[in-house]
Amino acid sequence: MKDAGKNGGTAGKTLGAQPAVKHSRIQTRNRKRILDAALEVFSAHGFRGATLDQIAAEAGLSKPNILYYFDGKETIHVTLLNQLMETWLDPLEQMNPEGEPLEEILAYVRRKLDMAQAYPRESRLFANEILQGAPRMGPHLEKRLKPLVDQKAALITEWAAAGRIAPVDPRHLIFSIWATTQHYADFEAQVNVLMPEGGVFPGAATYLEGMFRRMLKV
Amino acid sequence: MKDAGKNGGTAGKTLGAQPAVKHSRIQTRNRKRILDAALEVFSAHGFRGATLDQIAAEAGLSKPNILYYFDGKETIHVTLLNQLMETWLDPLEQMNPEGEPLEEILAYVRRKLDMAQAYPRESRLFANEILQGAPRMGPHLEKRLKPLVDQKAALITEWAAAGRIAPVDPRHLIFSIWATTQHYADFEAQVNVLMPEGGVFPGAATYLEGMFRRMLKV
DNA sequence: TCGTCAATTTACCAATTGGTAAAAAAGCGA
DNA sequence: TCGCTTTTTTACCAATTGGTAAATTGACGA
Repeated sequence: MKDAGKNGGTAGKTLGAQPAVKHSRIQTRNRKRILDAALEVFSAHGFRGATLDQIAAEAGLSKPNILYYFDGKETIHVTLLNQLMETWLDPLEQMNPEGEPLEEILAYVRRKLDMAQAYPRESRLFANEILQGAPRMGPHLEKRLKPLVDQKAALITEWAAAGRIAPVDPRHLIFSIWATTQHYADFEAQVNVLMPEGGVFPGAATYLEGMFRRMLKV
Repeated sequence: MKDAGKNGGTAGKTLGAQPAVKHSRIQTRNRKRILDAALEVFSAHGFRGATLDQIAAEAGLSKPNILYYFDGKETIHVTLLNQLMETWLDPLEQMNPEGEPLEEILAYVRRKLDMAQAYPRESRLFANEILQGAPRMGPHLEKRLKPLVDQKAALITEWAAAGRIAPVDPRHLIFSIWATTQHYADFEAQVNVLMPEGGVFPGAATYLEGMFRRMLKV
């Protein structure tokens, strides 16, 4: 029922998605088209709300042709999620233990907000997945996200202990950064109703910088 | 294709959902059962991810029996959303113009966090709907949510102008309150992975009170 | 006890949808 | 140009799912 197809089991399952094997010119191009289309459709309708026909139409390919490139709907979704996780982790990874604590955290807020603005579809895809209880992402959260968060939380705790920022629960701090920045992407439909039309992001950037600066100032 | 059934068009469409007409004992009971079941299923899987069969099973009724009480899947969903909106607005409505500004806002944060804890399914139902672009809620956001937010935003602006709280963009403040509190319900799956098991809400309450207090202190 | 209306079940559809088989059409190196 | 592989299309399925028709059962006042 699953795992038909292309990749003979060369190495073990990498948890990653990319086949990591052969990729002809046209393969690369069409896989990308499909993933682009799938991002558009999945982020707008969720996993079950999206149909292969929609993705096919968006990608400009036929449905069977899409299934020539990917094992099935679920495989496409998982591939997208795995790719996304790396992009998503990056801004947090950039938080530098050697830097000035307050500025490092504020820069992180800034990067997250920039991502919400630049990649709202990715944000929504992720939000959809977590909202449904992370059915296809559980392991990834454990294996990739948790260690990174643990590490950065320890760093923030050190900074606080050294009196370089105000004492805070590092995990709740991180949650509040995620929540406030991603809100502008995930709840865009609501934000657009409530904000007097026109770029909300500049105002958001100012507001959030002010808020987290006050929060962390010793 | 739609709007078959029960209610002859007595008055105009109220935008609300409740038929506002006759309700026998058993009607009341079964409608409630169905809505309870639907909340469970819709909040866990989203609109398209939920099936009438699931709702029927959860409610302990047969599918055709469910369609005897509601016109269709969409009607159930809309009914739920409309009910929810009132519950959702309530904590903001309680913000008292006569009260002490900082305490009023902190109490609002507290109420929202309590709701996220007590009604996570409602929070997720709402989040799902907004994430998909509020396809069945657009009018409601305009007509009910926006006026209230406008009013409370004006109030906060007054408070700030009077120097009773620090100057802030009231709408971004409200967004950040929504985002941070609802995060614990909507992203529960993620929070549970990252927080050392055991009630996160007490810690969240402390953290958020501290954050917004610092944010608003003059 | 009966008759009537409300409530429920049984038996079905028709449309949608994820997926497959196999033939046709491109690509492309020699 | 030939022959072989990769890519794409055509033609289908089987399962799921929202919804309906009609028969059946239950509630209950007269």
